[in-house]
Amino acid sequence: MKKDTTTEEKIKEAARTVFLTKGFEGCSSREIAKAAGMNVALVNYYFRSKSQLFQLIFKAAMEDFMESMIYVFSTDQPLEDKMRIFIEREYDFLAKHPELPNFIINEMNREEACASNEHSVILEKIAETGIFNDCQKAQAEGKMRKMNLISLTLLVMSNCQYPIMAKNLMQSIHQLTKEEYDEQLVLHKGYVTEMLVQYLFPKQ
Amino acid sequence: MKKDTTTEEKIKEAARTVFLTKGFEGCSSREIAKAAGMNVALVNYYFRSKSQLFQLIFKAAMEDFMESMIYVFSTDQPLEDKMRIFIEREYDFLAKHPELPNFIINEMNREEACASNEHSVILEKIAETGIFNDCQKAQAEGKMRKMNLISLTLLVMSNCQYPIMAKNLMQSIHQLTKEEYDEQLVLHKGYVTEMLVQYLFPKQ
DNA sequence: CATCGTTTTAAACACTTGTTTAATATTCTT
DNA sequence: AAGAATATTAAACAAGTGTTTAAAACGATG
Repeated sequence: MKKDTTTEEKIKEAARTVFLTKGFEGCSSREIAKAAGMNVALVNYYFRSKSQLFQLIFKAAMEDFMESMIYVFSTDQPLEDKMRIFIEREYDFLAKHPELPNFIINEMNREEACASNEHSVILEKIAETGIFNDCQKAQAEGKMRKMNLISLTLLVMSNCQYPIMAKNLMQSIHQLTKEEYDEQLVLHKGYVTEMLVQYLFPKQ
Repeated sequence: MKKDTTTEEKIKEAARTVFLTKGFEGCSSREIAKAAGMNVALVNYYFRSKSQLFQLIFKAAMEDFMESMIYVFSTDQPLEDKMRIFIEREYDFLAKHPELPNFIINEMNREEACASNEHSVILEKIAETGIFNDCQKAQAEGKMRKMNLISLTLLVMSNCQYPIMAKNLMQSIHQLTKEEYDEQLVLHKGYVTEMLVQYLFPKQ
C-alpha cells in the first residue's frame, strides 16, 4: 500500500474503460496495460489472465447496471411516482454510463462468457425491495395493468436503454450532432414516461 | 461461372453468418474461409481485404434491417393499422434475424467503421413511402399525437428491437429457456402494439 | 547493511492475426 | 491440343496475441 490509487486499482480502472468501450475481443492485454501506464506482465501478475480480469470488470458493471433500480424501488412512494422517478433516474444514469447496456448485452451474447453465471441474484436483490409485491398488489386492486414481470421489465428497459444504445445509429440516420441527439433524449424521456405511466396505470 | 453458388458467393454467405454472430473483431479471416470451405487466400483474392468484405456484408445487412419497414409503409391503409401491421411484421422479421439489431448497433459504435457512411439514404427511402407525410397529416388533423420523427422511430424501434437484443440477458435474469422466452415475446408483442397504438392514436 | 518478500521489468514463448507471393490447377479461347 | 486467363493452393511474411520466465528494482524487517 503506497498511494491512493495502487497499481492494481489503476489497472482495474483502465481495464474497465477499455473493456466497456471496446469489448473483450476488441482490445488486447497490452492496450489495457498501456492505458494504465503499466507493463503487460503486471496485468497477469495481479489478475492471472485477461479473462479473469474481464470477469471481474463484467461483474462490477452488471452491479452498476442494476444499482439505480434498486435504490428507487426501495423508496416508499406510490407506484406510479416510483415509475416516473425510475425513468428519470435511469435516463440520468445512462447518460453518465452510455456504454453499459451495449456492453452487458454484447458480452452476454458471447458464448464463452458469463452466460451461465448467477444473474438471478440480481432479480432477488430487486425482489428484496418489495417492488414486485407492490406491483402484484396494485394489479390485484385494479390500479395497475395485469402483466407478468418479464414484460414489465422489458417495457421499461426497452424504452430507457434502447435510445442510448442506438445513439450512433440514430444520429447517422437522422443526421444529428451529439448535442442535438442529447436534447432529443430529454424530449423522448418525457414521451416514454407519459406512455408507460398511461399504459401501466390506466385511469377510469 | 460454374455451379449455382460460386466460390465468391459461398465466401460471402459464410462471411455474413460469421460476421453477424461474432462481429468484425470477434472473428478471423481464416474462420470465414473455413466456414466457406475455402482457402484463406481466396477471401482476399475476391474481396481484397477483411475490411472490404465486412463493409459489403454490413451494407447488405443494413438494407435487410430496413427492408420490412419500407414494405409495410408503402401499403395503402389507415395509419393505425399500418402501425399494428408494422409491429407484427417487425417481430416476425426479427425472429428470423435476431442477430441483426445487435450487429448493426455494435458495428456503428466501432470508431473505425461505417460511422460516416451515407445512412441518410435509408431515411430517404422510407420517406419515399410517404409514411412521414401521412404522419404529419394525421398529426395536423389531431388523429395522431404530435411528435417528431426521431421520437416516433425511437419508440417503435425500442419496443421491437430491444426485446430481441436482450434475449440472453433476460433469459439469464428471469431463468427462462429459449422456448419460454419466445412465448413471452409473443405476449409482449401484444402489449407493445396496444401501448404504442393507444399512445400514438389517443381516442376522444 | 544484508536479507527477505514483494513489485516491476524486459525478453521470450508459442500461436494467431491479416495479407502477399509464387507456384499449381483449372477453365476458357482459339 | 496449345496457350492464355482465371481460380486455387500451400507457404511465407511481419506484426500482434495472451502468457510465462527469469532477472532486476524496491521496500520493509532484522
